Amino acid sequence: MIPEQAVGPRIKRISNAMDRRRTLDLEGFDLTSSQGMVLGYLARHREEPVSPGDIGRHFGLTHPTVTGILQRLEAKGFLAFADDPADRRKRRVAATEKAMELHQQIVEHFWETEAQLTQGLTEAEQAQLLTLLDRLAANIHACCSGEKQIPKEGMQ
Amino acid sequence: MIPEQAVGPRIKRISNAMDRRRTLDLEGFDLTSSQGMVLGYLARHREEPVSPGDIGRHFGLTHPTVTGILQRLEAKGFLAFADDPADRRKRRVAATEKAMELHQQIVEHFWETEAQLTQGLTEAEQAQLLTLLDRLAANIHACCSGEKQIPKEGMQ
DNA sequence: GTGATATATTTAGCTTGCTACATTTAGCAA
DNA sequence: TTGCTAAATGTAGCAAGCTAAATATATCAC
Repeated sequence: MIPEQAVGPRIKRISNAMDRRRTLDLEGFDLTSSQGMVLGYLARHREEPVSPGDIGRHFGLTHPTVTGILQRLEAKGFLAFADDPADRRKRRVAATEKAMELHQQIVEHFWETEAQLTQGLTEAEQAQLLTLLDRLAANIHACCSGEKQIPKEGMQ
Repeated sequence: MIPEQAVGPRIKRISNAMDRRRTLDLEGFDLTSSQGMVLGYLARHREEPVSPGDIGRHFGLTHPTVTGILQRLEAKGFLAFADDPADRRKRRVAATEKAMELHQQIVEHFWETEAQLTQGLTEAEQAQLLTLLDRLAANIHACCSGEKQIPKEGMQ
């Protein structure tokens, strides 16, 4: 009876479903769910230098995964790379103007969808769910530190 | 500020992390997390006929996704297909003896990992989280019914 | 300075997930 | 029967996630 009382399989199923829905919403923008989230991160950190590693740290993704998403965003003209003069191993990533113009609409879509998908829960329940998820994430982070290829120092 | 107050991105991050961990646990069995979960389902339904569609329904996955997982399990000798005499569109899927022998160990690994990843939450909090996740899943199901390629009638 | 170790990133190759489309069979209506 | 529609499955092709391994650069010990 694996999934019946287990958190893991439920989380996975919900994650898949929400991702399908987010990608559907961004269809008209030539963006996927993951690409949209990375673009959002870049838009919110316009003032600071951002590296691929920062993105992996923020979303809990490995370097190769981030590389792939960034390459596809670059191919579509949504971001540009630059060298980091302070550390020549690093690269800097920034959203283009074209991407910034989309950003506002993308954010609105994102929050509309988020609201719809969670509308069955009261405000209090949503807050409670967030708290429990953050506790769970912190515990997982403590258990699974030592994962290679995920940039270190990572719950935010 | 997309992910800060949103449930979606957190769920996704946690889902990825738990999946990485489950796959790591099954490394020695030549199985991935998804393959292990499908095998578990087959083991728990040894007495009834099971079709690929049943598996998609249970886990909320599309037909092509299930097809791929089943093909790889078959290639490794963990399951066998048979025709359904009652409906010739369908196929029946069953775990092999080889797979059943592994099943007990797989289940133990699964629960050990599940316990470790959720140990930061009290019993009561875990129960509360399960309840909230089920409510969320039901709401998402209501919002997103009409998804093609996901077998219908589906929250269990 | 030299060398060992660690960090940032990428490439290669795989599984999982998706959509769009094709195929086969059921089932029902005219 | 003929034919239309729906259902169950599979194929093709892509994005996203992973591990393992390569490359380039920092960094620290000596």
